[in-house]
Amino acid sequence: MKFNKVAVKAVTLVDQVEEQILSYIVENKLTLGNEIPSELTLAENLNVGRNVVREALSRLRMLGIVESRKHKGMVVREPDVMKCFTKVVNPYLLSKQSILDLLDLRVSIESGIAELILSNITDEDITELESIISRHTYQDDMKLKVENEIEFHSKLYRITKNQAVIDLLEMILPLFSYVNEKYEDFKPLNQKNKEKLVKHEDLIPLLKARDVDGYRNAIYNHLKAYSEYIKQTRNIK
Amino acid sequence: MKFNKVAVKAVTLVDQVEEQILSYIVENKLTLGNEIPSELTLAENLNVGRNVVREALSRLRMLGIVESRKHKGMVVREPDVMKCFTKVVNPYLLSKQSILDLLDLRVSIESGIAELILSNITDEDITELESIISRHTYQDDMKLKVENEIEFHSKLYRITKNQAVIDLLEMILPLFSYVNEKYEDFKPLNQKNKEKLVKHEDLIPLLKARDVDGYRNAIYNHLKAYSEYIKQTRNIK
DNA sequence: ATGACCGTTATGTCCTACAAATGTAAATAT
DNA sequence: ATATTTACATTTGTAGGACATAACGGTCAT
Repeated sequence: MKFNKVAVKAVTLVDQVEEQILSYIVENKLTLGNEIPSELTLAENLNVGRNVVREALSRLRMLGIVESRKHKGMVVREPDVMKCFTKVVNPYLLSKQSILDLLDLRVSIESGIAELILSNITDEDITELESIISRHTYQDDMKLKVENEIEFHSKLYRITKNQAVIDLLEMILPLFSYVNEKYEDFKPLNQKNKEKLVKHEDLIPLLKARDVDGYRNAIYNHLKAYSEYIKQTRNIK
Repeated sequence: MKFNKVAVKAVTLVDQVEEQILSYIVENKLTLGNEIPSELTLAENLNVGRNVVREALSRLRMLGIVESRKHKGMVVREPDVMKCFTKVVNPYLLSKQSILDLLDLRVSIESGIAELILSNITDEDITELESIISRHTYQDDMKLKVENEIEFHSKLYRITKNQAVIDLLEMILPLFSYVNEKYEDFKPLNQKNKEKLVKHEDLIPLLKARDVDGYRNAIYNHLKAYSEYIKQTRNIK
């Protein structure tokens, strides 16, 4: 028995037109603000129906590559690199493995940006971080409120001044919230490593001292505690 | 003169329908393989034209959230987290700043995954890395061929066994290639820091020794050399 | 029971039509 | 002649019809 069906032609016209329009933009070196032909001219030139062109443009619009000004025409935009993430990074749509991978990715990045943070951080940043910590409230004696977690770490991200870093990590944060809420009896620490649990306030002196290695180690332990716990308890409520 | 136009209704029907379908999936707890209503029934229930539904579905299809089996129906899929990246991370579409941000993100992640790599790496992995290095060829006496760069680092990524890490970094790699080719007279090292330039072969002993801090420091310097050079020379060919 | 046939259904594609809004050119008023 | 108004053409957003094609399921004949 032989399978001669070499290629299942799953690519639709829309897929092709989408690529053609992208090629058009690249080849004509169109940049921010340049106009692209109207839907009708595109349809005529590409020999397809206007619907097909609209579907392709709809996708490009979602990616932020083009923008449509109603009743005027469409122009090229600079895509928002991480924007497409928002729709996909949804705990209800992702598998448990994907979520775990993303949470581990977060640990790696937050450790990896230690140099970036400590070479950029100002005294004002540190003051703001302290202010955020002072507003921290706890659900019970162990579990910090999710909003506080998000506020603190978001501030850390913004210190990098790297928009890709900021967007990517802020996209992953809600995932952490979801897991945090969903896991039953979530306690990132148990008795035996209670003493070495790193809290937000423990990071401040390291930031003040501009201690890169110390900070990286601390933030790693701070996050890894959660990550490890989640991996151990596989059952989600 | 007052602006009473409270909200510019930029959201189209397609945007709304897209959200509605997503909500439908989430609320009905549809998962991998579950069918969603046909285009026509969706259009009727949502009181919109079939075109609108098709555009919305076309977007979800691109994100990998749904899959259409021709003439049969549409089913829910698990979206590929990083897939949407491929279309957006295109050096011709992104601004120079976005590219630089992404390259810095790469440096941070490759440093940040040091723990992950060194806790996972096997002797076979190291042997394979050595084998890759043995096949390295140089364009001139300084510049390693881009394919070799990609091959070596891709192998490093795969050691993490974290699909999000692998996909994200492999998405950024071609960007590096582009910059590498585009920058005129690209030399990551100059005379004064020639001695401290870290090459691929310098990483091997650190990997063998499972020296996390040493490896992280080395890979950081290895990548930062390029990154810094690019930031200095602002003009692209 | 097996195989041939037919109708139903779903997606992919094309087409026409119209509303709304925008820019432009012509027409009109001053 | 200039300014204002009007009318038209263009473009996106949306609706709806039409058809080809392919998969599925049921019926009927053998």
